[in-house]
Amino acid sequence: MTMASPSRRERLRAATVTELKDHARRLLTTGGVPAISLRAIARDMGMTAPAIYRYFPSLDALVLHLAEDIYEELRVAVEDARHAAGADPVEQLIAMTHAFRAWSLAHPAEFGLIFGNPVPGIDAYAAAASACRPGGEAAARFGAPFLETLAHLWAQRPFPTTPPPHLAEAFAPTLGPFRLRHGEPELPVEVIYEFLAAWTRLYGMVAMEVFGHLHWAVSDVTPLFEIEVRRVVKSLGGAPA
Amino acid sequence: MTMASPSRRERLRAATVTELKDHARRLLTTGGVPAISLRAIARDMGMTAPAIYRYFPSLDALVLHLAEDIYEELRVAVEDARHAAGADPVEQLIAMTHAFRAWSLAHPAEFGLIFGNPVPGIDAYAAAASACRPGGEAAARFGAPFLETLAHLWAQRPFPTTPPPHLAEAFAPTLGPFRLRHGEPELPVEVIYEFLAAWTRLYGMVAMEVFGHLHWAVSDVTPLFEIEVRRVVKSLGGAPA
DNA sequence: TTACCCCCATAAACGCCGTTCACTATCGCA
DNA sequence: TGCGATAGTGAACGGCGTTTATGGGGGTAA
Repeated sequence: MTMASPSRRERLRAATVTELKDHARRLLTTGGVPAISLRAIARDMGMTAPAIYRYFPSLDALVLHLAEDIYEELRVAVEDARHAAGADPVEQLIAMTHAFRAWSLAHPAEFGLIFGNPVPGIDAYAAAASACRPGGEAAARFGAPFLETLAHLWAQRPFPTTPPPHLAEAFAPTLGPFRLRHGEPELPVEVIYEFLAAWTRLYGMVAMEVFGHLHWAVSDVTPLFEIEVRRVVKSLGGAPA
Repeated sequence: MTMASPSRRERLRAATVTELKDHARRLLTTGGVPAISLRAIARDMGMTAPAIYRYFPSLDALVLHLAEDIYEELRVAVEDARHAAGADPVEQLIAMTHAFRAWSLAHPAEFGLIFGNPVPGIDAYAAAASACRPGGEAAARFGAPFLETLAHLWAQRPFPTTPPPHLAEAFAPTLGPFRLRHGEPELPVEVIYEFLAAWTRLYGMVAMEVFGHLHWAVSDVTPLFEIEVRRVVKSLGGAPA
């Protein structure tokens, strides 16, 4: 019931917190995750390292909050692309995949923090704080717009899928966590499956490219990506681009 | 032109090298990549840290050699599964994908080292030593059996693909690195494309599962994986399992 | 057998790192 | 005006990778 005014102290505090994360991010982009250090952040801000403990209980906590911010930033970028793509769900999906790849290539270190090797400390903290890793909110929140768009497409013109009886047997029983977040299945199991399959396919392409695991085969991944996206879209009954 | 006998000194040296890597790996499996430290290895071996510099120029170099060993170990596991699967290329491919997933789930830390976030130091060294990352031998060597099996399948009964003229335009010109390693294209471009597409799809599934990026949606990834493998195989004209 | 040299290993030190603790100054509020 | 919460400091601990100088020990050649 306190007033809405953030009481100066809190404003300063919030400003320091964002400045801390900004400097951490600069270190992240230049030197990768292991380059983020409390002492370096403090140096860059003209502080001493222990002072940061007034704002975060540990370096891992700071990195975790940074990761959440980045997750959200990527989500917004994808949603923006979606809304700029018109009303057709197919066009929206194509725009979103392109936005996802573009952002990831432009921010490889951030991508690595969010989608790569789980950082040991992060997961421990995340488990307690219900944050961005294993049981995390962020992953589900990020997947939501993709899922939503696919659901629209499905409602508009159902695409052919693997027959449900086949899926219902083995796949549906594993959907507990999914149902926990998105409510009881308004969506048929086939659509959920199609969503997860497409999402892992997109992730595989982008992760491989960002991590450099395709350098040995291909000089430019763009054509591979474009053709693959077109394929997925076509399998969803979409029109050619 | 020296004798084949490894001259005692060299035998002891080689033994120490493998012991170093063994201890490094133990640290890797228990605490992830950042748990590998020279001092910890030295402690576990009853040595002092600087002694390790007689065998590796830096910690990064040790980790790199370890990564190469692990890459090779995974390759052997996949090849074993292939040879145990009979003569049918389709059965071989299915066995190989299962072996890949099983190994990765059983060795998450190793998987992270090889297929996850590139470790900063590794890449720098690898660029100079033509090792396992970006331009690396290991990635190509690992992909080879998959490619070979797919080529056999293709030779035996060609599967339908995206029409070559479409691919030749955009995709073929990017295949420089691939040709550099596998010679001039005895294989049609469509097959190479199909191989890379299937490989990224497999990678996406396994990486997502190992990194825990599917916990929010699914309690057990197995059905998702099984159905997806069946799909890929079917798209390759394979028989149902 | 003796002398030499190379190889292995060590101890000490440097400069990083995260984190803790005792302490101080300052700012906001009553 | 004074009090208390709050931000910040400096010193310290233990751990890290790495360098340097220094000591032993075994293989090889004289």
